[in-house]
Amino acid sequence: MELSKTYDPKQAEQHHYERWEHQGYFAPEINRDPKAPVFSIVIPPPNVTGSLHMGHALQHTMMDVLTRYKRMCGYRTLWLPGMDHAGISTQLMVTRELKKERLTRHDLGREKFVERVWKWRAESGGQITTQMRREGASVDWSRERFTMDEDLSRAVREAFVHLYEKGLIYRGNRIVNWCPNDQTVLSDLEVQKDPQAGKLYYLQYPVKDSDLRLTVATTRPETMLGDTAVAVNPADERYGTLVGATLSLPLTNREIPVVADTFVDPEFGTGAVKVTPAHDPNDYEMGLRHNLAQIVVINQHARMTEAAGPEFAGLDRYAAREKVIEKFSELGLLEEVLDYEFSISKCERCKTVIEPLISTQWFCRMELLRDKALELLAREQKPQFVPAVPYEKIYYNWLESLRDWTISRQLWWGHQIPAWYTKDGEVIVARSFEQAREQAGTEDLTQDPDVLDTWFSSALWPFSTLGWPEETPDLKTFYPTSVLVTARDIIFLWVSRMVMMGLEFMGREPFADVFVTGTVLDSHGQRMSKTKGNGVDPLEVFDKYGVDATRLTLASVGSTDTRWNEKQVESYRNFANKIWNAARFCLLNSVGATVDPNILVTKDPDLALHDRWIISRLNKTARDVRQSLAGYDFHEAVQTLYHFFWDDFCDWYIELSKTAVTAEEATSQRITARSRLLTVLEQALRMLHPFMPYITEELWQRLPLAPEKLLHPAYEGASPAIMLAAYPESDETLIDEEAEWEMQAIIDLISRARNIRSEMNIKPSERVKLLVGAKDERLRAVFLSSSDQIARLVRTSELSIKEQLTAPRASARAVLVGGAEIAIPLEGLIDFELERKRLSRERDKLQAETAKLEAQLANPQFVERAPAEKVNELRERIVDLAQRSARLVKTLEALR
RNA sequence: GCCCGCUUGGCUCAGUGGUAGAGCACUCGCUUCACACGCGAGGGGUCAGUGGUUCGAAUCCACUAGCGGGCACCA
Repeated sequence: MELSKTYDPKQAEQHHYERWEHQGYFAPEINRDPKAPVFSIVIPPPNVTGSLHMGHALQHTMMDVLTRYKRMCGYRTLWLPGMDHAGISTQLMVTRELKKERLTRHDLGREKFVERVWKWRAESGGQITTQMRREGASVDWSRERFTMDEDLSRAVREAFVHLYEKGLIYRGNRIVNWCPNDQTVLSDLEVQKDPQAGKLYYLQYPVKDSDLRLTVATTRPETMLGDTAVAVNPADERYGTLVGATLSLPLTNREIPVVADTFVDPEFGTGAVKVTPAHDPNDYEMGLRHNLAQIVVINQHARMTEAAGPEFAGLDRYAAREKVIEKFSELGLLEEVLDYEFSISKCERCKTVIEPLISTQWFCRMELLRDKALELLAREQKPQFVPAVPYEKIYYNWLESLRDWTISRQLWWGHQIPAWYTKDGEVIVARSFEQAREQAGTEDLTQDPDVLDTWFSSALWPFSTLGWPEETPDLKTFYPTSVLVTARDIIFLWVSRMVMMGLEFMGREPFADVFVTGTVLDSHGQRMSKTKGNGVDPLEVFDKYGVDATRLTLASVGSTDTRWNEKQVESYRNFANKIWNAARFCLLNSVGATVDPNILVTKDPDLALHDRWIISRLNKTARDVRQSLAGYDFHEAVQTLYHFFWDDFCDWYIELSKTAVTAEEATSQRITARSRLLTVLEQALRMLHPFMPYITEELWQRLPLAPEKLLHPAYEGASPAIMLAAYPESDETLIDEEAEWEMQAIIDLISRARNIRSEMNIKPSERVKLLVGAKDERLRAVFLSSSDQIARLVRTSELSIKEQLTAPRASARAVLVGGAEIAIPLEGLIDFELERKRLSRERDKLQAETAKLEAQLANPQFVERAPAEKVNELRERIVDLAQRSARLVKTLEALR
């Protein structure tokens, strides 16, 4: 069962997931402790049309790290997966399919079309669930939900009716954002503003019974056909006399008034604004204020209506624009045309220019819901955003200026609005057709054809997925959830709405914390996007470097935007290989040994220094990683683990253990040393597991261990897996600062000796004589007790440790922290000039440092005002530095 | 227009009042019996600029510049 020299991620990624899933490890039921604390996350449901991208991989990594970590800590843990029906995207997807068969959705009719969507979902929807398994995501598939499931749909109807009965949902005729391409209304959040180079047209409107003309400026001349007034600022002296006058609207036979409205900015354009209440949100408001008619001249297809006049009816809005300009020019009423940059509203999805239209839609009043969310934030600081800056403020500001939410959509795929109309046009809102029939007293009802905004059902996700409106055990156990992990672009669309709906329907916040991840940008700092084609496919990265290495890379992104850097993944791939080979070494020397956590909890004074040291390091690492994860500092946690494993464990502990572990004779010491090494490795694997589930499981299964003893007590009786092992705890009493100090002295000594070897160009194969002088008794004792280790790692032929250093003149020397000195005699080999230069450089560095510190100490204000502790620290450092540079000076003199 | 963030070695990023860090890249040396996806040693930064607060600023404050983000308006 020997391990290969190189870690093969594909091999390790093959079987473990299936086993984890089938053993039920991901379900909270695996936890048998009735008193176990609860940890729950609901996944931000990916679109059913979606395929895994880097953003998902990033979020999923963090959610999985938290979930696996909490599970190993003994929490009753649920990470609930699911998908979103994604109204428009999915409908478009299926519409495109139909197009290939030369069909439109209207050819099929609503019922058949919806059937077709379900069929599409069954056959090709939800690819992402397979991809998530590849990621290692430990979600409970037995609780997978889809927003269009019957029970979630029921929750949607329940919520709708409740809000309607409370007066928070209403049907109204208002100006809305209309996408002429998708043929549906959109909420303000689904509209994106793009800067665009355009023109500003100055049009002249003749004043009735006068030679005067009033000039208005507009970017949309075609809407003039629907003008019902011109507005000026009441304070604008230029137009004072014209207020109340009548204008003859060109190209029509209408007459329109000049009205005064403070909305008008006298500075802009001519200070006179054409007012088109039916086709501009501001004009709509102004129209209401002045009781102006709304003349609809553009229809849902962005074509001119009959009301635009026979010459224009049927023209596309842009063709109509050309024609209006042409006519104005002919009439001599076109004053000028200026280049003008402005931002234009576009459909976020298809980038079609939005047409503001007056339309009857369903809206949700937000004030009451919003106030509850604001109150929660003010009173309980919930949800707690991480990082708090800037998200808490962004969230707060947005809530404050919230407007009504347009919740109806003119689509077929989605939750059809539970409202029915009688023949007389009476509106019946009910939980079902049966209820509506009872209420109406007739069967002759027509259901509203519209569906709800997809985000309406998403807003209910944290409780609808747990069974609401039923009071299910899951709902009681897992709501509120622990944390929401998401990208920043859906804080308004989703996060805030979940908070509001959670408070309304559950009376409690849906989650305690919101962790907002950073964004993975491309290598040039651009956002990855499908249209730009600059996205990196996580699945390809998995193939090339392994899932675990990718996860480490993504976890390191944390909450800051980071450019994609393949080198980073490569370095974590190397790390995985390092882990593999460290385990390989441990296993190659494991005969007779076994993993035994008890071996690491004794504070036996007879333990070797490196053993005391690694136990201390291990406990510190567990402490630090736990602390980092508690604050969602994934980056820090990864760094801590990386350096513990590579630097402490591989570079030093394994090296220092070699003598004992690879001893020829099968003594009990050898077994103990081997067991200790294996046990440290096993603890490290556990700590790494939430980040690197595959390699840790693969190796853990190969270790000589009694698995049932290592499981967290909550999982007693379960078939063993590292993911059910207890996450290492930190025992403060095992943190041994003395051992760390002593070990640091050894590391320092070895490093300085190696430095001399390297600088003096001594071949690695050549053994040297190492002389050590340490006045400090404690230091000397430390060196003496580790002399075999020092000799081996420095590759000495002879090692002498004494109080005083006596070395031949022809030696290379160094002065260590603490004042110890080392020398390597180099009879015939030393280049005195080189050595003098080396030592002088060192001396200059020390002296410069000393001078800096002395200057600081010479400042009376520093001594007076700085904390005594800092002043003492500085004094001690100066003493050490002075001592060391004095030794160097002496050494240099001897070389003269 | 309003609000916010970022600027640290060649690159990608940590750190955040008291001795500048990592990975990669670079230089030198190594088939040292786990690993060349490796081992050992090393070079490289006045922490964007200016001013202020402080005994002390890369870290706090103000301003400037560059980059990025959010919101509002845009007739």
